[in-house]
Amino acid sequence: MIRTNKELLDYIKKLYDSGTEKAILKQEFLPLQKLLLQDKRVSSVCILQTGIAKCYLTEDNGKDFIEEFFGEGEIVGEIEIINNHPCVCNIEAITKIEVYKISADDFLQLLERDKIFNHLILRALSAKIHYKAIRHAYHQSHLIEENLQRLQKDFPDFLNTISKQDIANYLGITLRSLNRTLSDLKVFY
Amino acid sequence: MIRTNKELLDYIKKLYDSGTEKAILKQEFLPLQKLLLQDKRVSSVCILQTGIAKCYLTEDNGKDFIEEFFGEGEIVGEIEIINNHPCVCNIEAITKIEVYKISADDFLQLLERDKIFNHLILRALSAKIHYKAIRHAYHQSHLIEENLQRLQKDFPDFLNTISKQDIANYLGITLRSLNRTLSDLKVFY
DNA sequence: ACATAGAAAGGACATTTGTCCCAACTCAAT
DNA sequence: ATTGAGTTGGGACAAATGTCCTTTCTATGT
Repeated sequence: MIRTNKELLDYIKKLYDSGTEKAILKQEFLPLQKLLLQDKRVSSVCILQTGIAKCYLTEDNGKDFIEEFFGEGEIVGEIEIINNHPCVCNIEAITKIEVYKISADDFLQLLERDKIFNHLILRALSAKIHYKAIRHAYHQSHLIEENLQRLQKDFPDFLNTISKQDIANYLGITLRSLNRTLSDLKVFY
Repeated sequence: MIRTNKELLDYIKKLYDSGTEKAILKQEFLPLQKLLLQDKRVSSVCILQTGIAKCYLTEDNGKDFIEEFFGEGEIVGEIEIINNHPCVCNIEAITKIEVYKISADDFLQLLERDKIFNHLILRALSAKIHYKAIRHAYHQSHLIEENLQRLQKDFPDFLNTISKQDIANYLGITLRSLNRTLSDLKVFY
């Protein structure tokens, strides 16, 4: 539920600490601040060092759908920069977060000249496709009850970390349905 | 709905036709034949030259969920080879298809030594994430009726190309619900 | 201390979607 | 021509989920 990418984080940390890589900056965001805005130009990628952010898409009917919760090591903005299109989602800090930031140009250069970095990004993109595929197949094929049990299995403390509204938006259901299902599942209390 | 990747196809075609690239083979599949099997080892990537295939995941409860329909230039197997894990989905030919095939080792080598190929794969992966994100947000946030109208808009002939059961599995709904909604939408007749 | 906004909880009812049927039709194999 | 498997279409009902609304609780600023 909260995605992480330790090997990418470790590598970026190493690059940053080595001091030879001037392209990498550090920045901080407070809860509710946005790292990226849907439909706007993306000027740099961010790699989360600490904290949790949500990646969500606002639909034409006003509903928000949360694509993913990102934790340590997850990267945002790379898809847009690689394919040169406007930002697909909003990225918003849930907790206070610290990020490593790399401008679009520097990111593309790093991809070209650093084979290890290149491969880490290939892996990060593949991992995103992988977990999206599995998650959405599960969502579409199972009841809310089963989806909640699955969440609890791989992240037992999710109810204390993420707001109810966000969980509902992540599952693509209404808050009312979430509450109803939770109270049916006495398991959670 | 049927994804294609013309720039990748063009490039592979060029490599193949040049005759210098021995790693690329051609192969043919008939309808119902499978290119890749869920949970099995993936030994090579395939890039579709002609025809349509479906990419679907069989859930623990027996339901199939179609991730995507692939057409010309789409690549399959790359995610598993890059991240070295078993096959996420089944890939099955719907029409007769012809593919360019590259073994896992050759694919990884090509990624390393051919910068253009490398960038085309980065773009292909990004595109997959992009359309998955948009599609699933739309599915979760809209009624079946709206989803069907959207399908018809970007692929007017879908009802004659894809079976009803496959359309239902793509939308994550039952055949019954699909039929009901279609007959409400006289638009389609 | 008070007002206010947002999160959480849930009742009552409407709508959407699924389940379980059965029937008609097509197409290929015998 | 006849069987049988697969596809399509739809009736009747059950279950799941959404909509609308009210209440309570908590936190925060004035």
